[in-house]
Amino acid sequence: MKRRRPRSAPCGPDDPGAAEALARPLDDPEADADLAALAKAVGHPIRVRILRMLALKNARMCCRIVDELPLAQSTVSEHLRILRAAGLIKVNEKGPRVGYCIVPSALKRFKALLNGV
Amino acid sequence: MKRRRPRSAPCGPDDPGAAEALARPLDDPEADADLAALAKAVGHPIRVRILRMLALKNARMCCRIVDELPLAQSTVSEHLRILRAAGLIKVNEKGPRVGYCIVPSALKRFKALLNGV
DNA sequence: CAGTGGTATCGTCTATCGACGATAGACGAT
DNA sequence: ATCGTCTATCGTCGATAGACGATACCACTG
Repeated sequence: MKRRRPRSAPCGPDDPGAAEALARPLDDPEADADLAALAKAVGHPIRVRILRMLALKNARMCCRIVDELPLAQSTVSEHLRILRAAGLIKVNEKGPRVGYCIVPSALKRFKALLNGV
Repeated sequence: MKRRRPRSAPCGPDDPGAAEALARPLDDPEADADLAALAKAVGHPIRVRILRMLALKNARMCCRIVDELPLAQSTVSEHLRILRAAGLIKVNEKGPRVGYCIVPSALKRFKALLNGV
């Protein structure tokens, strides 16, 4: 029982229901859940690597991610989906094809939440 | 196939094989794995809450943790084991009974690794 | 020594993750 | 319209995580 987005929006700009947490206060009782969710999304070496790739190479990129990883395309797509659901990355709508880039505010909030511990 | 520590060391001071990563350089190729491991350990609301409890209440505490959480003692113990395995907390050997406290250096390394992304 | 309180581990169950191949959708090019 | 390329999703599998009760341990106390 995973993702249930209708087939008609394959490349939706942002996963709603994820990034709206990025503006919540840091000492909210839900801050624990937010921090845990962000940490969980980062809690896989491949996803850390993807984040680094996106952070290093001037943000946007596309399918080249798959080429640089020793994983099937569908697996990489799944990792991208998880990072996207956590609000840490988003699709770059302006690019020729689909391109991903870091969401700096999400990363910032992650760091802020972590610093609050 | 979980924990396989021999029954004879129930309260071992530190889980070896976890904290030795805390001194590695930040740009090591293994830094990804370290960051992912730390994030994974923090990637659960209960564990975030435990970390906060330990950070707030002047570090050391013991079984009171169980009293403040809506979970069975064995479950809390498991979460503590995970945090301990990640090197984020350690047992306070000096206390009358078992006491846990944050390992500030681990938290610092976590923050440093995250800032490196 | 028997009893007790605080912990860690075992064994088991369910839910979720991680990976893959197959396939569907979107879209530019032919 | 058909093809080829790029992605996202489906369906499935094995592995792992998360939770619990039961139980073993250990350090004391009586």
